[in-house]
Amino acid sequence: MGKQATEMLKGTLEGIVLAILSTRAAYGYEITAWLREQGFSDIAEGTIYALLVRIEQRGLVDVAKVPSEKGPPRKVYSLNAQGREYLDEFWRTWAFLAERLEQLREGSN
Amino acid sequence: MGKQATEMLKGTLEGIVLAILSTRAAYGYEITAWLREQGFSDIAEGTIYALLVRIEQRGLVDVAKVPSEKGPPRKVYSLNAQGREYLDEFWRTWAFLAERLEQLREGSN
DNA sequence: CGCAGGTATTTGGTGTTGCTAAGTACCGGT
DNA sequence: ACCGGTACTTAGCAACACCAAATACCTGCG
Repeated sequence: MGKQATEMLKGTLEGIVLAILSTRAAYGYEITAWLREQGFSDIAEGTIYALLVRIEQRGLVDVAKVPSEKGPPRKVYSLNAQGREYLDEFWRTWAFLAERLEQLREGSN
Repeated sequence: MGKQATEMLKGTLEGIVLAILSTRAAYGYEITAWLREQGFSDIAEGTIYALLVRIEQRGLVDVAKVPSEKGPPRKVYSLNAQGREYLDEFWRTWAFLAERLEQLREGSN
C-alpha cells in the first residue's frame, strides 16, 4: 500500500483496534500479526503498541499482565464500558464519512 | 462532530477535495462552503487553503487566477492528469479500508 | 555453555496533517 | 467612512503513524 494509506489510517486505526478488542481481548503482538494477515501489510510494530498505550491512558481499555510461555509477559487488553461507548461514536463518525465518500465516488464516475 | 472526525479526516479530506475537483474546477472558499453544506460543519477555513497549496505543490492540480466581483481574485483549481491518477489510487486505498471496516463492524454486532 | 532466533514490549525522534487564530485584501451598501 | 461578506495567507500547535533501536524472556542448536 502507498503513502496514502498511512495518512488515511490516522484515526481509523484506533477504531480498528477497538473493534478487534470489542470481540475479544488481545495483546499487541497478536493484534499486529492479525492486521498483517488482513492485508495491512505494512503496519509498523511500534505503531500498535503506542496506540494501545494511548487508549489505555484514556481509560478505554482494561489491561491484564499474563505470563507467556514463549517470551516476556503479555499485556492483554480488553474493551471496557467507556471504550464501548467510544467505539460506538467511532462507528457513527465512520458511517458519516463513508456515506459522503460513497456519494462522491458515484458522482465522479 | 467530535475529535474522532479530526483524526479520521487526515488523509481522507485530501481525497474528498480531489474528488470534488474531478467533477468541476473550484476555488477554496467555494469548496469550504460546499463541505459545510454537506455536513462537515466544523472544517476550518484555513485547512482547505493549506490543503490546496499542498496539492498544488505536488503537481496534482492546475491553478488559474480569476477576478471576482465580490472580493480578491479567486484561485480556481482543476485536477490534471497526475491528480486523476492520484485520485484513482486514493479510491483503491479507500476501498480496501472500507472493506476491512465493514467486515469488522459486521463481526462485532 | 553461548548464541541465534522467535516472542513481546518500550522508547525517542521524524514527517504529515488538520486546527486555531490572526492578519491581509477587495468590494458593496448603509 | 465603516461594517460585513468574500477570498486568501501565515505561523504555531497537537495528534497520529512511521522508523529504528533497545530491552526482556524463552527455546533450541552447535
